[in-house]
Amino acid sequence: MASPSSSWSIGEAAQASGVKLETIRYYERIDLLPEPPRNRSGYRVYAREHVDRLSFIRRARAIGLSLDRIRELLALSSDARKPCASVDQLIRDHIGAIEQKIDDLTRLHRELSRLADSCGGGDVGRCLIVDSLAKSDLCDGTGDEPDV
Amino acid sequence: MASPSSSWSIGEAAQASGVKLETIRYYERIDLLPEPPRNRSGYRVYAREHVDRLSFIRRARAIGLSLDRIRELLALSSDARKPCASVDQLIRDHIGAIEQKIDDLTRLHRELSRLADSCGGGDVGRCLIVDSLAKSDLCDGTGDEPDV
DNA sequence: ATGGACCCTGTAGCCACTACAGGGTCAAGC
DNA sequence: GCTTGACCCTGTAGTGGCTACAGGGTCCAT
Repeated sequence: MASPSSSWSIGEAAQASGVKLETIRYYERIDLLPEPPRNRSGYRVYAREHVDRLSFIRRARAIGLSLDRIRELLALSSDARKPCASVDQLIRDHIGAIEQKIDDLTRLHRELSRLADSCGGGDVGRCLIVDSLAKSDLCDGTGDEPDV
Repeated sequence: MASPSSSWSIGEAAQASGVKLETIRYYERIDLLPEPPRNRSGYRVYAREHVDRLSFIRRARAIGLSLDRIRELLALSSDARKPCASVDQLIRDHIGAIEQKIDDLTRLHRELSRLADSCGGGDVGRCLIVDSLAKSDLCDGTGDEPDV
């Protein structure tokens, strides 16, 4: 295989971008990463643009963007002359979602701490934690389940 | 179908417990809820214990416990004479996980706010947000992707 | 008898991967 | 020349926790 300075095998691209090998193939399958050319054995041969795109995706994932949002972001940033406003909006929306999540978790944390402190250390039959889950309206009607 | 005061159809059980009908069948399939008896038409007929268990599961989901943790919790609370310590520990572990999550999201929020404020409103070619995702080591090495 | 509300089973889809199984390719070392 | 092991390929199935059908059966009121 050619030198990593201009072309990469899938393993090298994984190493260089920080995206796992299987994930790279997955991204190709869902058309998030363009199909690279192949060498005569059918091995994928990546160019710098592929590796850059993979790094971009990894960083965007690291800040919690969904693959669909990342797709959007990649489309937006493909034309350097487009105004930055949509990108900015996308990120601000995401920040809003994060704030919401923090709020939800903070509320939950408060409630659970209260619950845990109420445990007197007896046995399960009189456990206030179990009691609350069994009978109380703890957390009822607060909407979606949090994914902790 | 018999009176809801002592037996419930799946729809009634859904209503009474707040767990959706399809989800009830799913819980049965994964052995989280015992199979109820059937009437002569093959309809499921639930008793109070089923509805109670479903409510318990719903509340435990609402505080973010996984179905596996809930399974554990149900096993622990099945014998009223067992000590409450394991239940307490399970909840405290969960609180720890929530704290971790809040910390992660708070850090992320700080970083993203900084990023968003850096956007000068030009075009994408000079967008600092796109730049950061493309080149910086923003959020690198912070571990898992957050699920916002 | 007919309509609509309810119930049944089984399967496929969601997200973002991850983990195989079962093979092919290639370079180094003996 | 032959083996070993690292790498690559495809395709499929699994994860969690549901949700959404398709294609039926049942039941009760009108």
